[in-house]
Amino acid sequence: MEGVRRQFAQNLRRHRTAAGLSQEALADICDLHRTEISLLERCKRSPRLETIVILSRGLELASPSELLDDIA
Amino acid sequence: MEGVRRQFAQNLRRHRTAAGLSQEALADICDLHRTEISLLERCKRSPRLETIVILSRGLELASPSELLDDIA
DNA sequence: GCTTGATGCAGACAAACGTCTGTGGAACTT
DNA sequence: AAGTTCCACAGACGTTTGTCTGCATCAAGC
Repeated sequence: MEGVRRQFAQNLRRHRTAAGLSQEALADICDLHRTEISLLERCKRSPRLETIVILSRGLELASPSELLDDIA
Repeated sequence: MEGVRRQFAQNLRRHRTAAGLSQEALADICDLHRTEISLLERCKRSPRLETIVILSRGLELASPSELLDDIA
């Protein structure tokens, strides 16, 4: 259950940086708060399903499941 | 954001019934409460990431992203 | 009829998520 | 040296998830 957050955090950061977005820029696009992105990337939170979907849309991913890559 | 819950609820129920499990049986396997399964399948809740993973394991799915099928 | 299993539903509660605000530090620019 | 950008981090707060309990309903079965 610990690795789940770590892998999600990695996936989020990887897709965010690949998109060339700062934490705050992504937060603005997703209408989330900048601290939430920070907490997620530092494994301090487990996002809700709706947040996962919001993030995947903000990152323009084909599917929200891309944020779950390599999660057992 | 409304359809997200509906699609997840459908996916959850589909996989649960395919596994031949009652809501209560799945809840026991996953160490969740039976009312939580009921709430999720009736679109009253959005699960956390950790809950999605727990459910996918209880259902013996290859990947938790199977519960996100057809979610935009 | 009666019981048993499965589900819906409601109220109350603790724990966690997400927001808001502010502080501080590192790196880079001018 | 000053300013900007990006990020880590903390405290407080409202909202939502997840738990627990109990009750009601419905179908299947003896």
